[in-house]
Amino acid sequence: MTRWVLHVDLDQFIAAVEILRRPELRGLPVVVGGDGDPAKRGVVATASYEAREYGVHSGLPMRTAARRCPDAVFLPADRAAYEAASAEVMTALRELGYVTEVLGWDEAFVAAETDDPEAVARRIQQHIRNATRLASSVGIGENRIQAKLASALAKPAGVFRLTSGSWFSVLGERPAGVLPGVGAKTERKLAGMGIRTVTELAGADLAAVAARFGPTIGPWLVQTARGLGSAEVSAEPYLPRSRSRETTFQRNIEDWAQVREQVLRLAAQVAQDVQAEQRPAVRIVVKVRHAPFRTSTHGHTLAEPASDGAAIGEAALAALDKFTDRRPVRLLGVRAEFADGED
DNA sequence: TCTGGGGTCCTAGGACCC
DNA sequence: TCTGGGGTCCTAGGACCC
Repeated sequence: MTRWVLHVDLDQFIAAVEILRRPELRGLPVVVGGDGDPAKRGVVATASYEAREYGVHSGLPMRTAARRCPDAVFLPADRAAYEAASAEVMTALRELGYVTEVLGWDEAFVAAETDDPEAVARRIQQHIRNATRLASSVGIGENRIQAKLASALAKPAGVFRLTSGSWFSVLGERPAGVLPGVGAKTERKLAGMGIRTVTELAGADLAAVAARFGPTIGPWLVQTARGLGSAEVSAEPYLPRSRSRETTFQRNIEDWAQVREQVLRLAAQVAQDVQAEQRPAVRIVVKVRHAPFRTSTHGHTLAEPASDGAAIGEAALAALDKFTDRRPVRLLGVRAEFADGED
C-alpha cells in the first residue's frame, strides 16, 4: 500500500451551484459576481465554462465581462448559498472516512493509503455527485503540490495522476506561473533572471533565487518547481487568524465624517463575526483604498483582547485616525486579528 | 469603463533591549 | 563624542490564493 495525496476540486463551483437551482441556465454562459449588475463596480467570482469561451474569468471586471460576452446571464454572488453547498460537499467527502483537510469552499486534500488511487478518486467523485449533484475533479500525487497541479489537469470531471516520475514530462516546458505561489509579479521577476519554465526554475541557482526572493520563499520556489513539498494532510479543525469585512463604494466617499460612519458600520459587523468565533480579537486593522487605487492599512492593538462592539469600534476609529491622507475613498475595510498560539 | 471580498504568509524596517 | 552587534517584537506592505 502506498500513501497518496488527493486534491478534490469542484468544477466551476459557484456557477454550478447557481445552475443547480436554475436548471434552465445549463449550457448557457453564466457569470456570477458583485450584485449581478455588470454596469456596476465589481468583478467576476466565477464564470461557467460556456462564458469562459468568451474570455471571461474570475477577477475580470464585470463591465469587461459584459463587453466580452453581452449575452451572458449575470447573477449576484450569494455567499450563503455557496457556504451551504460547500458544507454539503465537505460532509459527503468526510463520510468516506479519509483524513480530509478542507481548503476553502470548493477544494480539499485527502490522504489515502491505497494501491489504486484512481479508484478512490472515482469513489470520491461519485459520492459527492450522489450527495450534491456537483461535479468535481481529482488530482493524485505523492504530495500536495503534485496533487494540486494534477487536479487542474483533470478538469473537467476527470482524474489525473502526477508523480515525481512524470512531473517534468508533463509540466517541465510550461511557464513557471502554472505553479501555485508563482503569480504575475514573481513570474516577471523570474523572467528577469532568465527563468521562464518549470524546468528552468527547478534547475536554477538556489543562492541566486534566495537572494532575489528571500531565504524562505526562494528555496521554496525551487523545491516547488521540482514537484517536491509537504505530503501532510491535517484533520485539525481550522482556526481562522482573522476576520474582516470590506466594501468598495459605488461612488467614492469624500466626506471624512461619512468615512468614520462607514468604518463604524464595518466594525460592528466584524464584532459580530468575532463573537461568533468565541475568541477575542487582539488587534484591529483598518484598510483604506483611495480613489487612484492606492491602498494602505493602519492598525490599533487593543489594550486587552476583546469581542465587544464598543471596544472594536473604538479601536477601528483609533486606527483610522492614523491616516493623514484625506483624498476620496474608494474602499474601506476593517479586520480583526486573533491571538496566535494554541489557546 | 478599470481593478470584489475574504483570507494567508513572508519580508523589511524601526524600536527597544542588553 | 560619533557611537558595535545581536536578538526580538511590532507594524505596514507585498504577493498570492480562491
